[in-house]
Amino acid sequence: MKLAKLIGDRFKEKPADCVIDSHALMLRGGYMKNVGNGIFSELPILRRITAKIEAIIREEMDAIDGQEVLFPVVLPADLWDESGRYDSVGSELIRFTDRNNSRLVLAMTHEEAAVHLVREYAQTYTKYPFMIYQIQRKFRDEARPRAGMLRVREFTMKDAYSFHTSQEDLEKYYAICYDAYYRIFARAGIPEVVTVASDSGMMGGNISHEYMLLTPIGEDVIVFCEECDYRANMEAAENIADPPSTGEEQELQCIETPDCKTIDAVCTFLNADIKSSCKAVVYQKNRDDTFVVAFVRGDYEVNETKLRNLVGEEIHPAEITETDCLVAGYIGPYQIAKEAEVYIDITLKGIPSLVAGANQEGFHYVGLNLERDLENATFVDISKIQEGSICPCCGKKAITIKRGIEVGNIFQLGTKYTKSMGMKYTDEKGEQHYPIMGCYGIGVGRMAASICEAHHDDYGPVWPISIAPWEVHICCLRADDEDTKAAAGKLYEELQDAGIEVLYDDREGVRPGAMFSDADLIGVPIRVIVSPRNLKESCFEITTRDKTVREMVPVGEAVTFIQKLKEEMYQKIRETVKERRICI
RNA sequence: CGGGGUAUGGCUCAGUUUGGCUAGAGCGCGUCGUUCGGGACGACGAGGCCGCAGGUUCGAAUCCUGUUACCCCGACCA
Repeated sequence: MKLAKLIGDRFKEKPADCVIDSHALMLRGGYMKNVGNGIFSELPILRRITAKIEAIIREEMDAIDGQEVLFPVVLPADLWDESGRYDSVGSELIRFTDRNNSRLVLAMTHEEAAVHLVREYAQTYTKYPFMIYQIQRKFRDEARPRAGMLRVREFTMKDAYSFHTSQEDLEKYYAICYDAYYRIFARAGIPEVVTVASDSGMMGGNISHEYMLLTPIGEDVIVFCEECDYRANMEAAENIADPPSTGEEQELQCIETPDCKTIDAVCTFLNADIKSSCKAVVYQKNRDDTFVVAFVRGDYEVNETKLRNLVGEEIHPAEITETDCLVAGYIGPYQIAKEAEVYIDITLKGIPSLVAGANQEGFHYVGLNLERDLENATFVDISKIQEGSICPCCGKKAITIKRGIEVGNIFQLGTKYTKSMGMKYTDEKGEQHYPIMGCYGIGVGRMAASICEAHHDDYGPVWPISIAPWEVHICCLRADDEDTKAAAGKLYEELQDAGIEVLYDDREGVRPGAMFSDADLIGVPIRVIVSPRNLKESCFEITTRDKTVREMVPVGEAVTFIQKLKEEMYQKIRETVKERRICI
């Protein structure tokens, strides 16, 4: 490819609205163009990268006996009625009708389509297990797309669905897939991706893992244990309370606490330890606005995902007015209005004497002991784990918190979809069962942006050779000089003949600075600089984008040198591909 | 959905407070010339009815009303 004909402009100035580096660099480098809110077109450079990522994914999916299929983007709503998700999924699912008024959806995920595809085929146990996958566009009407390609509404995703006749068989395959995913990320140049235990959310099912690329700009909060292998998404991390050692049981007393509407104000006013206080956080059910009150210890926050899972339906932060049954600022678990659904966090268990709202304006209780004063006090896990908390796995106080980008996920779905959609098979005894499913996703565009985020410098991306748009970039510094251009042109031909992917910048009148800047933005791993100065010594200057190599190589040895350099780069990537075991 | 912000040429922005000649700059783009190892310089040139729709006014990028899009924070997110 000659750079002069490459579609897409590169530019110097950082676009105004970019907050993260990968977004700015990919716009500046002519990788993509924003079409609308969370909607992008891919230009040739990015398309070459995503095609390579897709090829790696395809190889690894085929290697674990996946069979590629292709589902439609537009699906009849009936299919989503069968699973119940037409109603249960929120407005991120686009629903519309066709000319005949038939209800349709834009598929945001393809469990329904997958079950639909194989439910007639797989009626006997002899067909199991199997896995089907596709690499295809999805549309999700995200509430807030952001950060360039990292969070978009339309995107390419590899999604895979496996079908099994037993939980053991699913788990066996899940482990194989778990490993395949590590190989995919390592081959794409991000072996540093780690798995974390995750919340399975609306997907249903039990065990699930997310593949996280750790970076401060990540949207997900991840919990690590420094003593053991425990890693989890904040949403899913179990919180084990560290009970305060001090405090004795006291008599329950109602005390006037004027204008103490926050937990800090109350504790300051009463000179109480925040660790012996009870904080109320109020939500409402989306369906009927029933109040859901979550009580946590004063120094903890509510983990809304865990609360939502317990409530069993969608909730949102409540707006409390004066006519409601709750008294904002003075809500407590003792004698709370019966209309409200109450959840008490595990962090409040075993505290002998608590400060808590009295459910009347201007009053709090002190000396509240939940086990003693409430009938059937039950404690549930609805609080967020914190830095320095106790690890739910090894029990040591060694929790740290980092951020990450979710580049992939795997779920053990169980029978949620096969059951609701009536997919059955007959076993060897002639009995009918629902197959057990797993599903496995990777966002291709997000992966490209993540790799850029993980591997870039001030001047541009530093693409790993396995997914780089080209392997070699030739800069012909003086294309107006005949000998120089001839030498560069010859090298271009020879490299192509050697099966190497080359981008050739033979533009005349482009100054070296501009040429180098363009090369940096395109991020090709191996660069050859052809110039009169180098040719005077009968050499090409060969460098790598990561600046680890910079050598003058005699013209006649250039192709061999480059082949060797390229092979070393691939070898380095191969060495990062290790076998993994599921931990957690 | 809540809060904040922005909208002027391909990009980055000035001009709007206080309405006033033909709407500006830098980058980029085209032609010519001088240059040539980290985004050179000179000359000439093309490109914008100032997001859109109304209104006020002798006169609107600027004031008023409405509307749309985009960005940021939050809510939400298989």
